[in-house]
Amino acid sequence: MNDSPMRTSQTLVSTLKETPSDAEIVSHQLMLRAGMIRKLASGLYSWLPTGLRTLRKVENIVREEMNRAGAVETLMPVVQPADLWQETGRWDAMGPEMARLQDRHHRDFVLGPTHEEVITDIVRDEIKSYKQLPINLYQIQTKFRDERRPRFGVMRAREFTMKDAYSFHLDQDTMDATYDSMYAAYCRIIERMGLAYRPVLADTGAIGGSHSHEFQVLAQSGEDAIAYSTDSDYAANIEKAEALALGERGDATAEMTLVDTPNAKTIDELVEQHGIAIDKTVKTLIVKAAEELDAELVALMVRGDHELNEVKAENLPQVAKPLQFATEEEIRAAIGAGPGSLGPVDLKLPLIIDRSVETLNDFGAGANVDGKHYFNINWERDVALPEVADLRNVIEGDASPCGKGTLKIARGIEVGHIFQLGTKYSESMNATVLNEQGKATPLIMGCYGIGVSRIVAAAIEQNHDDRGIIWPDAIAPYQVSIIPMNMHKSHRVAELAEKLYAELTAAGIEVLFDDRKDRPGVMFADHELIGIPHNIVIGERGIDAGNIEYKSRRSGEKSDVAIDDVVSFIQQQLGQ
RNA sequence: CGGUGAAUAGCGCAGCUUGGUAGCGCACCUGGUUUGGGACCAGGGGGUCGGGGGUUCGAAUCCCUCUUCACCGACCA
Repeated sequence: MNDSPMRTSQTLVSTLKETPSDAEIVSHQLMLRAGMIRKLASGLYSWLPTGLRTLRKVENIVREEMNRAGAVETLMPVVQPADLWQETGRWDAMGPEMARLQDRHHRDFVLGPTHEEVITDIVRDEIKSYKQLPINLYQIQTKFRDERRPRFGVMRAREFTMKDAYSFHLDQDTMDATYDSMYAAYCRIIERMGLAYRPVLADTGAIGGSHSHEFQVLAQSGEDAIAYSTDSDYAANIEKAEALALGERGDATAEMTLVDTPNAKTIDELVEQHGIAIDKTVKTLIVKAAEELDAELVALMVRGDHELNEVKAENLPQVAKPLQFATEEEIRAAIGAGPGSLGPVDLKLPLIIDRSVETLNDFGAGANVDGKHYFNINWERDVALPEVADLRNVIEGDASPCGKGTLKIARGIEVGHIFQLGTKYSESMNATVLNEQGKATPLIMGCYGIGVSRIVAAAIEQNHDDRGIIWPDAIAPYQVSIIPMNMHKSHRVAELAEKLYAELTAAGIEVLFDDRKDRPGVMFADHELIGIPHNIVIGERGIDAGNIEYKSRRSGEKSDVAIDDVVSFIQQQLGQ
């Protein structure tokens, strides 16, 4: 990467003192301020020289580790013909998130949000025999997804860079082996970039398939919640984390009573006004039913202090996908009472309760009459026990589903996701190979994505202070800064700066040489904002003592280094 | 897609209530003085006030309309 100018006078530094008002999170603010990116339109960003250097470093680490894991690089078009998407049914399934366009002959195309169709098309044409399997093909390419709400800069942009890999197998054993090697490669990639992360079990989503892990970079601003065990390696996206039942149900100790609760429309009000414990209340949520069900609506129940897990709810066969909550009018029409007064007693809808509701005794719930609740409800005695399912989000302190330890919750940024896809695409696109018996067999497929541009933002979320970015060495746009004090007035400073710049560059080190005619404070502030990890400050007074000053961006520590030792000192700092 | 809000110089903003032809800070250019932590003085360039229409002698300002952007929510292989 030593081929582009590395003098501030010849590149675009483009730092900003003020934070653009539409940047919400730290990484977005700092990427704008450090001159890494500029917005062209909503969800569309240009990468300026500094940002591109980091983006390329991330790409190269990904590329090296993919190659090392035996994957082979390809490059597929961003623009893809509609007929491929019609083959898999996703032309209709994808919705407006997928951008569509027509060429001059009025033929339909899409801006590729992903490349399963294209890769499967290649493989069905090129791979005919089991002897060519398994194979793992990847690319680092621009994707376009017309997000409803792009936000957080490149974290959730419409156009973004992704590494996507697709593996093809004759049998599940090699599928599993490749999956495991991708899992290991993803761990190495994120570790090499110096980021704290967790691999977590993930919901497979609409794409289906058996196995799926996400790789979550830990950050307070993360959009995903992840649950992990205090005593084991268990970690899962909260969407997926199983909530176990909470012990055994106690015996009924009191008669069920109907209570007037005219002012209690919410669980909080019920608890406050009637002195009932929140973990002895239930929330009844009414959602649209799946089409094949007789009923229009389905009732779901979780404990008052718990939250419905929408992914789990949506995965129930009785529930419409995507999950839709019933409106108040629909609820009144079906039950005769409003949302604040619903409960299991005399409910005329199919009901599914959470495991922690099954174990309740003497609990309170709406009476399906406005302004009234039943207290001391007990299953079987007062109401038949309905179907039980895992419906809620786990909370901190829950027992870990792995059996060891309790759960803690952290926030993460999803930077990678690996899936086993089975034969979904190969069957719909008729991608088969001949097996040892000469019989056509559909390919088993795996898919592995890394958000390359998102990693850049995630790294900043995890590595910054109030002065700017603090890059890990591996993905810093430059490894070293040379910051000369008043170079334009001092021949000695200028000569030494030029000399060290030449020596470090010759040693293969990426140096940003600040040869601007600016005051020291301006330079310090810019280099700290950009986040270059190692800084060399050259001044008259150091030269008199035969030294330069070295400063670490991360620790802030300063030390004097003899001029003759600078290259080896820096190499040592870089771990070379 | 629903709710809320915004659009005035590259960035951050004021001006709008009460109409009179646009201003501040940063950034930029010139000259000078400065020079180990975002300097100072003097001078200067840059705006069809998001677009269109209307009211008016006159519109950044009032009215209508379109567009774009942001925030909250829903959504997210």
